[in-house]
Amino acid sequence: MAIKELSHSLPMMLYKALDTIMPKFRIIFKEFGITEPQARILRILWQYKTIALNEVSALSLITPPSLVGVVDRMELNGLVERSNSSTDRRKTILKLTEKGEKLESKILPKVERVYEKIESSLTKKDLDETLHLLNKISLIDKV
Amino acid sequence: MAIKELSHSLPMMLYKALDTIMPKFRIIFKEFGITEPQARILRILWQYKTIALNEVSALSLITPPSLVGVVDRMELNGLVERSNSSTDRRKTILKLTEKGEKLESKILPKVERVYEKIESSLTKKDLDETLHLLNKISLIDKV
DNA sequence: TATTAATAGTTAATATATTAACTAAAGCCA
DNA sequence: TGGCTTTAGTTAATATATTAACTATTAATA
Repeated sequence: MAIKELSHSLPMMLYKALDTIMPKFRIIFKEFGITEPQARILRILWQYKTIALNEVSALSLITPPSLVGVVDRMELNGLVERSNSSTDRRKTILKLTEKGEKLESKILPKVERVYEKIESSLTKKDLDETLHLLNKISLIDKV
Repeated sequence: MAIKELSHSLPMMLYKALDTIMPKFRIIFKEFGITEPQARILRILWQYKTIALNEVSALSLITPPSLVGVVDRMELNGLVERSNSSTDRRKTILKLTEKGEKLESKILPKVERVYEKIESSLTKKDLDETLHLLNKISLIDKV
């Protein structure tokens, strides 16, 4: 009996949850002229300052072919800079510009407020349990 | 303390869960030359046979502008047909072709098998609880 | 060391997603 | 009825996602 109606399936429920919460964040990002994938990369750079592109891909869940374009546009927008690794000539190092760095104090507090709103709609316990279960799902063998 | 590390945030965990399970389904869809959004629409049509495009949008979570292209390509591929509503001239009615109908018995059993695999990796209880919590999230006020 | 395999980044082709704007057709209501 | 609002579908512009294929390096190993 595994197959419920499409609308109650795990994939659809995951999409629906994202459709519910992501617009709240995107509104913020748009204020600053960035997109959601770009915001993910900024979040990573705010934490690491300097990091290899392949690590960015793994942390952001953005595949390399997509990442190329996203980083291109961020570079054009003056948010990040590419440089070469001195130890491995295959690697590209990504680092924040001042402009990208300055966005942190403007964007994070607003993002924080959205998180708080979500937490307050859910109870802390539900949110923790959700994260716990999602983590279990993400540990299922890929492919 | 609402903001955890990016990688443990609700959005990222949702994306990660999708990244884990969706490739399993996409492999199946690709066998039959269709994409995931197209498969969502087929699932809906297998259930309803004939349905207005705006309903398809709501059920599939595919926004109208995306839907136009997806349905165009499905029509080109001979899977569905558009026609006009007799009662409301704004509406477009979507219906399955024979080709689209025949895919059901080929695709659903394979999809079913993936669901079973996911359920067996999770326990039924965890899956139910996950769906329950995702439903709660999707009830948070949009925007 | 010469090969072979694996990794990092990219390009190309195609399919979707997102936002804004626009047309046509209903629905509402003074 | 005439005007206002809403709904359904579409187009356009831009940004991403997905898969396959390719280059340059580096690692691994016979």
